[in-house]
Amino acid sequence: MEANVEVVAERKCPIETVIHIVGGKWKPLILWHLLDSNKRFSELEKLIPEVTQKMLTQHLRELENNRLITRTIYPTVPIKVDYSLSEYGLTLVPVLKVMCAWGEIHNQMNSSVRVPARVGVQI
Amino acid sequence: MEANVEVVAERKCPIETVIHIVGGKWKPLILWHLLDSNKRFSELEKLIPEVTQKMLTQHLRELENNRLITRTIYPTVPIKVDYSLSEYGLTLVPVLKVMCAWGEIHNQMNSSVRVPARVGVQI
DNA sequence: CGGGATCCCGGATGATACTG
DNA sequence: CAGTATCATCCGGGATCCCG
Repeated sequence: MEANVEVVAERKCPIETVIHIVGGKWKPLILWHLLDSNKRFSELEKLIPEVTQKMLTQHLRELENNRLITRTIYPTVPIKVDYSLSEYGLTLVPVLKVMCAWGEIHNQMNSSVRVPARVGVQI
Repeated sequence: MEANVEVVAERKCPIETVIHIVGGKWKPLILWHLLDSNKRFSELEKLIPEVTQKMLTQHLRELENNRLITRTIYPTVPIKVDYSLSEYGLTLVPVLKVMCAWGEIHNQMNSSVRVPARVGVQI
C-alpha cells in the first residue's frame, strides 16, 4: 500500500460507492459483528472462522481507511487491539438494516423456489 | 454457463445476499439507468460507454436470473430487446435509494476531505 | 497477539472477431 | 441490433512463513 491516502475514484453512481465500501468478501460479516459490540482481532477470527488473517487484516484496514471503524491499540504485552464502529460508521447502520431486510426476504424466497432462469418474454 | 438454475449459496448474512445481487462491477449502473425507464441493449451501451458487450450481456443475464429485470424481445428485423425492472426488481428500489443517499453524502465528504489513513488511536 | 511479506491461483474482466 | 466465442489479462483472495 504505497500512498497513505486512498484515492477515492470518482463514482458517478452512489450505489457503487456503497458497494465499494461494504462490498468486500468479509466486510459485511465484520460490520455485522461490530454492530453487536467492539471486537478484538482474535475475536473476529473466531467469529469468522473461514477468513484468513491476511484478508481479515486487509478488510479491517479498508474499513478503517474509509473511517467506518475505529482501531484502538492497547500497548500492553502482549499487545491488544480492538475494533469498533466509528460515529461515521454508525450512520451506515440504517443502510445495512435495509439491505438486511431485503436480503432476508430474498433468501427465503430462494430457499423454497428454485429459480427458473432465462424465461425470456416474447412479443 | 452450464446449469440453468443458479445455485443460491447459503448466506448467513443477508447483506452478502444484496451485495451478491447488485454488487457486480456494472450492475449498480445498469439498475440506476433502468430506474429511470426501460432501456434497449444499445441504449445501455451508450449510457455506460466503458462496458464491453460481453460484460453488459453477462450482468444483464445475472440480473434477469435473479428476477430483478425483465427482458422483452421484439422479433423485428433488426431484432429489438429491451430491459426493464421487474415487479420484484421494484421491491429493491427503496434499498437502492437508501444506498444512494448514503453514498452521495460519502462522496461529498471525500471530494472535499482527503482521507488521512491509519490514524490508529493509542491508549 | 496482531499482524506483515511473498508467492500463487482461479475467476472476474477485457479485447477482438464473428453471427443470426 | 443484440448478442456469442475465444483468447488474454488482471486482481481478489488464499497458503505459508516471518516478526515486534
